[in-house]
Amino acid sequence: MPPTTLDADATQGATTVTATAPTTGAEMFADRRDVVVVRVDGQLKDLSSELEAGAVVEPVTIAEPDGLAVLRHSAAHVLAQAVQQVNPDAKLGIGPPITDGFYYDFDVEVPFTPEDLKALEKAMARIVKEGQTFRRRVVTEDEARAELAHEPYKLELIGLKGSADDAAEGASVEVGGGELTIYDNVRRGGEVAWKDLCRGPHLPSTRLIGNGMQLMRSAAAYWRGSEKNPQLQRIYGTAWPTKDELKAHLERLAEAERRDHRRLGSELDLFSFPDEIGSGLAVFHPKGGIVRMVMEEYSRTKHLEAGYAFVNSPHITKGRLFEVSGHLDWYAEGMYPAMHLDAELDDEGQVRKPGQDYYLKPMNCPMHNLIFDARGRSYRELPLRLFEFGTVYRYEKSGVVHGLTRARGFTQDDAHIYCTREQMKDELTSLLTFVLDLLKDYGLEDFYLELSTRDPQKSVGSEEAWEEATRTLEEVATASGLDLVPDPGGAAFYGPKISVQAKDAIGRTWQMSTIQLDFNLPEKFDLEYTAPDGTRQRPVMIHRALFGSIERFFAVLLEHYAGAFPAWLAPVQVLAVPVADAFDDYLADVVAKLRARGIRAEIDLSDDRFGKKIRNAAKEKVPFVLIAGGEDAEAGAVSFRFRDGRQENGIPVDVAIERIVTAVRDRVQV
RNA sequence: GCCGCCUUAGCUCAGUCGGCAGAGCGAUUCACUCGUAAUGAAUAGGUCGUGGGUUCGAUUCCCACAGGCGGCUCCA
Repeated sequence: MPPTTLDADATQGATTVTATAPTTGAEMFADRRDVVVVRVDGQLKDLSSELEAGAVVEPVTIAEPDGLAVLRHSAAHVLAQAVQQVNPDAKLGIGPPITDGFYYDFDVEVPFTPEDLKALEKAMARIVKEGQTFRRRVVTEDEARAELAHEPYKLELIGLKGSADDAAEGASVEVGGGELTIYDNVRRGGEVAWKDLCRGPHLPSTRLIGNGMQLMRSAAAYWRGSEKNPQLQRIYGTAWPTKDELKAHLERLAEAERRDHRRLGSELDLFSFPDEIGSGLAVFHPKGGIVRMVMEEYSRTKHLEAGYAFVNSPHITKGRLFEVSGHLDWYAEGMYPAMHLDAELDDEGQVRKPGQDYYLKPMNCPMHNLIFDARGRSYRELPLRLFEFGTVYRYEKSGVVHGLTRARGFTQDDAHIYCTREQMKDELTSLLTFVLDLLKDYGLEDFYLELSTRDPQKSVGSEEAWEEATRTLEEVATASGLDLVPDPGGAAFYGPKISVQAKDAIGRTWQMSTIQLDFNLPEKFDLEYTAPDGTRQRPVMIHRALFGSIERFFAVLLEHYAGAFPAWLAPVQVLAVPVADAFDDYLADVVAKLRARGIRAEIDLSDDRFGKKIRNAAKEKVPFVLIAGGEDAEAGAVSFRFRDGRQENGIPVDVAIERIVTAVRDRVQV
């Protein structure tokens, strides 16, 4: 998750007011309809809560992050109320606000259908229209147990009170740290329509949910986030202060769908996932293949300049290698099962020769360690940077495979850097610069860093080594000046990592590069180099991938550019379209000149009419469409048509060619 | 792996309350040759995901499997 930063307006606008006499937020801000809760001593409270004289009170509006969360939390409550109205047997799980919306989990006999969601939306609209208020009521644990006797999940949460953070993500909104509270939803006449165990705070009235709310989908979710627990039915919704903001949100979702790399991949004929090959295994078509090749070639050039050595390793190995590396101990489940080869039986069926287990490799590092260890190494060789586009296979669970971003076979732009402890910090610093510069060359601009630290349950190596590695990474990350977000327990089993998170054109963040420090694998592989004093020393190993995987990076770029790649990456850089076939030869000549300059240029000689050819070119998102008719041919010129429909007519052929060559060379978007 | 939904022509999708299927786009062919997002016509193309069951008869109903989608769990 990206860091939540309040924007300047929201915080500056939060002028505090001091209460002069006992009062409530509702009274203090009676003229401010946008104020939904108040913040007192950093605590959010209902507008109706009693405030002591002298209390310093900050109004919180529905438009700021805390206010939005309250809106969404209240919307979740209304959803639960609607569900129990329709189905009184539904048992309540938890219902927290989340990014852009909320969810609520229910234990129901029959899962919700899309029709159910529509009916629930109507029921919610009625509750919203009624203008019910949320009335906070402090209860003792015994009272809560009595009132919620029929809600087994709530009872479980009450039992976990105090350790709510461990209970489940989102559970803390149900039971806070201190006192237990129940919220009554009260109709205008004072009648209690519904109640729920909840920490609050809530909106002053359900009316504020207005028509900026929509139910999105239902899905199963494990109770308290563990697959050992029963599955509940979760309903997701989105909620906004106004209908316009809801519409804008839905439009963002539609835009994301239009950019979906799986859709663009087939629309633009880039890649596919044939069933015959298997789930999560892609083939790249010629147009996707050329994009991929250009991506790889540029990366190779940059790595060569940065002092990397290039290696290659096989896709399959005997199991022993992954016993040494520890993968079979830690990640056997994520690996394709072994192929048992070369076993021989005698006539009685007894094993005469035991055979060998071979595995597809899930990572390249053990192979690279063998290359390091192929001969004695000197300190003079360090840092030794081994780079490979290494294809790995991971047996991802069937439910998680997702296009190119979560595949079962993919190619890492993987490097392992072996250096001394003294070199480690400088190497990491220059590496981070290298990584960010290269990502920028591909068109990503906006980054922050995440520091993943040790999970004691899932790690090897000494405490000291982890501490040193973590500290070093943190220093390097901090020095970069980028935002650094902690990710406790997120590290791989062999060492902590920095990951580079990049924002794309529509503001989504993707984990891109990872840089991992590793004191453990060199130990396991007994890697050594000879130091200046003749002693044998253990190198430090840095694992790093920039793209993560080429397939995944391809998908990110495809979505980032919405298929409209900058000219240097575009599969077809120039498409020549003659106005009529009389100009075929003229344009074919221009295309030949472009090809001679290394440009991927094609000419549309189909029977289609001119207008149709323009449409086809637009749909293919070709960066430069070159057009020539009588006027152009007479002047020795061509006309440009760009993807936004802009045109420039009568450009002399030589000038046009230079413009295209320059745009490709400079890797600029056009 | 778990839950729900889905799978009909290359693509997007209609359709059949159980009687061997249809459109648009795309492809092919012919005619047309037109200055910035769709010229017209004709033709080809489907064991209705796979396997089993029920039935006189299954694309349609049932079961299993595979693949996809949305979540959950997971993501070295």
